[in-house]
Parts: sequence; C-alpha cells; structure tokens
Amino acid sequence: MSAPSTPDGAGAGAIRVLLADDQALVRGALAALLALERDIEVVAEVGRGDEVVPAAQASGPDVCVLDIEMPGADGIEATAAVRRALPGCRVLVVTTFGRPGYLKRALAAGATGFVVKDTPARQLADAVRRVHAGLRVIDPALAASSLVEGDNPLTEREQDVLRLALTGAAVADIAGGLHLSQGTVRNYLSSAIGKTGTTTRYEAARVAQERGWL
Amino acid sequence: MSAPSTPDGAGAGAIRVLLADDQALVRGALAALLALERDIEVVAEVGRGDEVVPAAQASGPDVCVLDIEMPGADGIEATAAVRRALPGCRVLVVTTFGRPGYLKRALAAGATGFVVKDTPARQLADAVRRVHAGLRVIDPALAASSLVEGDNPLTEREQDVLRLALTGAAVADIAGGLHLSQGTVRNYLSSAIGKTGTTTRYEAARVAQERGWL
DNA sequence: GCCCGGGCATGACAGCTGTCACGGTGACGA
DNA sequence: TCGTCACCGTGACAGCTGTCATGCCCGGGC
Repeated sequence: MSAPSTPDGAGAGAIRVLLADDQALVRGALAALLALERDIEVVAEVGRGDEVVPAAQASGPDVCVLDIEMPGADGIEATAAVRRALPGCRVLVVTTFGRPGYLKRALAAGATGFVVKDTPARQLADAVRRVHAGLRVIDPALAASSLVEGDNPLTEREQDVLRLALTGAAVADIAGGLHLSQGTVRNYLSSAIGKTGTTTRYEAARVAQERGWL
Repeated sequence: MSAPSTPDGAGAGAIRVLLADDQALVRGALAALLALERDIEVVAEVGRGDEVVPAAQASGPDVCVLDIEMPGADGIEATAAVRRALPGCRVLVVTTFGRPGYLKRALAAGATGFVVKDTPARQLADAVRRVHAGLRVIDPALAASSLVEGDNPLTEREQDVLRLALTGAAVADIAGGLHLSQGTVRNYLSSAIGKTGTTTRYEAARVAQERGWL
C-alpha cells in the first residue's frame, strides 16, 4: 500500500496515533490493525483516561483514538483535556455504546470523529485518516438518532440523584450523600422519572445512561 | 517469527481459528492480531452466536475464539454447540466481563480456555496455541474468585423472576409473565434479595448477573 | 421591575415493596 | 416411610416510593 501525502503538506511522515482503551487485548488488537497501514504509526498506548494527556505530551500524536469508558477519566473528559493541552491534536472517539448523548458530549468536548465498535475493522484506518485531515467522521445512523432525541432535559441535580440511584442507594442515602432532604430527593427522582418516560428510578437511571444523559 | 511444530505432529500446518465477536471492529482487530502469527490462520469470522456452528462446519477450525455476549446465541451456548458438532474443535472464550459464573458455565459447556479482554494482546496467540494443544488456559485470578464464590444458590424460579426484574417489570407484570400469583413472586424476590445480600430486587438482579448466576 | 426556571423544602396521600408466618403438593433420596 | 427441598400460595404488616400541591429564594433574561 503506498503512503498518501498528508493534507497539511508534511510530506512522507506517517500519521502518529495514540490509542486509549482500558481493555489491553482490544487495545493491542487495534494497535495491530492500525500498524498494518504504512501511513499510520501507533506511538503510544494507554489504559486509563488520566494517562492520555501525559502520554500525548510525551509522544506527540496527530490523532488520539479514545474509548469512552475508562478508569481515571472517561474518554470525553480526556478529549477535552487533549484539546486544551495539544490543540493541534485531533480526537477520534471509538466506543462500544453508540449513545446519542455520548456523541453530543464528545463533539462538544472537541472530538472530530465518533465511531462505534460495530464499525467494520477496515474503516478504522480510514476514519483515522479523515480525522487527521480535519474531516468529521460520525456514524450516520447515530447522527440521525442524536438529532431525534434532542438535548438532555435533566437538570444537574436530577442527574446527581439518578447517578446515586444507579448504585441502588435508598432515598435516605441519596439525601445524605447530596446534603438534601429526603422529600427533595423524591421530588427530583419523580421529575426525572417523568422526563425519561419510566416508572421507577432504576429504569430512569438506566434510560438516562443509555441516552448518554448521565 | 519461525513456525513451531504442532503438538499433534501435523507438521507445518497453521492452527486454523474461527473468531466470533459481535463488534466488527474488535473482531477485525483480533483477526489482524492473530494474522501476525505465522502459525495461526483465521479461517472464519462471525458476529452472531448462532452463526458459529455453520461457519465452523464450513471452514474446519482447530480452535474457536468466542466472545460471550452475542446476538443469536451467547458464547456459552455456542461453545456447547461446537463441542457437539465438531468434537475435535477446541474453544477459547474471550470476554469483557470476568464473571466466575461465566467461567464455570463456559467450562461446563466444554471450553478449554477462558480469558478476559484485560489480557495483554500478545498473550492471545499463546492462549490459542495452548488451547490447541489441549492445555487449560484460565486467568488465575478469575479461577481463584470462582472457587471462592461457590455455586449459584438461586433456584430456577428465583432466576426467572430476577431476569424479569432486570427489565424493570413490576410484581404484577412478573406474575403475569410467569403465571404466578403476586405474593409468590414477592416471596421469590425476597428470597433472591437475601441470597445476594442486597436490599432491592434491582440490586439483586444486578449482583446475580455480575456473578454470572443469571 | 417582572417573569421564569432551578434549587430546595414541607406535608399529605395512595399504592408498592419486602418481610414474615404459615401451609399444601410433589419429587427425590435415605 | 420419612425428611428435605423447591414450587406455589395467602395474608398481615411496616416502611418505602412516587405523586402532587404548595411555597420560598436566587439568578438570569427581557
């Protein structure tokens, strides 16, 4: 495979890529996949969100390929941090769950591309190239459902109580954790249940999470 | 990298591998990783559990590398089906969640190996070789926690009601779905809550799922 | 200055959840 | 034959959940 010229005129240099995924096997496999491309070079691999920026600063990638669910910091936080620390570096988010809420937050955080792990493997390298060229790479179906779903209707406090509800905490525990009264917590829960169209706080939390609202 | 001789004396032939994972990107990346090994050949890739046996029959793999969570049939069902249909074919289960319950059921279904996606990438090929040689490949930490946790204490009916509880169904819905009275359902739920050491049916269902009891 | 929304709170209420006691039936193993 | 276990059921009860009405305070936008 011949090496194409890079859009910014840098000549024969390969696209330098940093990979972040908490699963070592998946990360290594993705590195192997990208290493097949002569114009792409994997220069760093990390397994935690909070290792992305230090590793990027040390290795100087052109593109960061980031999973979302990682310890230390999630991929969206890492995206924002990368954009701040290395403005010339572009971010491609690669995630298991194609959640419209994730897509929106990723783009808001500065990601150039967003693909899900259902994507055919051969498209990953192309996505990296396109992102490197400054082109948007977003799964069309996901973009469509993101438009349909609209913005997150939950207030900050509603999100707070739902996050604790996800852990199975009782109203009294949530109240204690957020320094609110139990009645207030019940009001926020009830409101969140209404906005998600569910009947219990557990369902509300799950649906909010699925939509990327949490 | 030189090709080692195979343990069964088949000579220079590479180990034929079938890959099953519902995420195309992960599946393709794993195929790329294994394809780097001169003694391993990926002969088929499928994305659904119920495609495993037909594909295996068509391609004649020595080892099937199976994810667990797949549409059509999960990797444990696929393991049992492969062992029945092609007794000479060995199975290596590769999964995201290292759940002791999964491990036990996978081994009971006939899997020779069981690794989690936290495994370093370079160990996958070695795991495939060892499984091909008939050797057990099991993550030691997982094996240890599997022994500690003991068997699944839930009765069939308790599992049934917890599965429906996972979907957020109310007692009346669960009763209707299983043709039981509401009181009976509450008794089973209460018993399952006790056995999982939780306080709500949602937590009980989640914990049971985490332990591989569901 | 007014209006609106979010945050926070109290209180009342209907219905649900989970626990517990008790009991019948059938299968199975000793 | 007996004991045990799972399955199934009823009923009572305490406490929790979710809804709803109502109201205050504060900050932002018009």
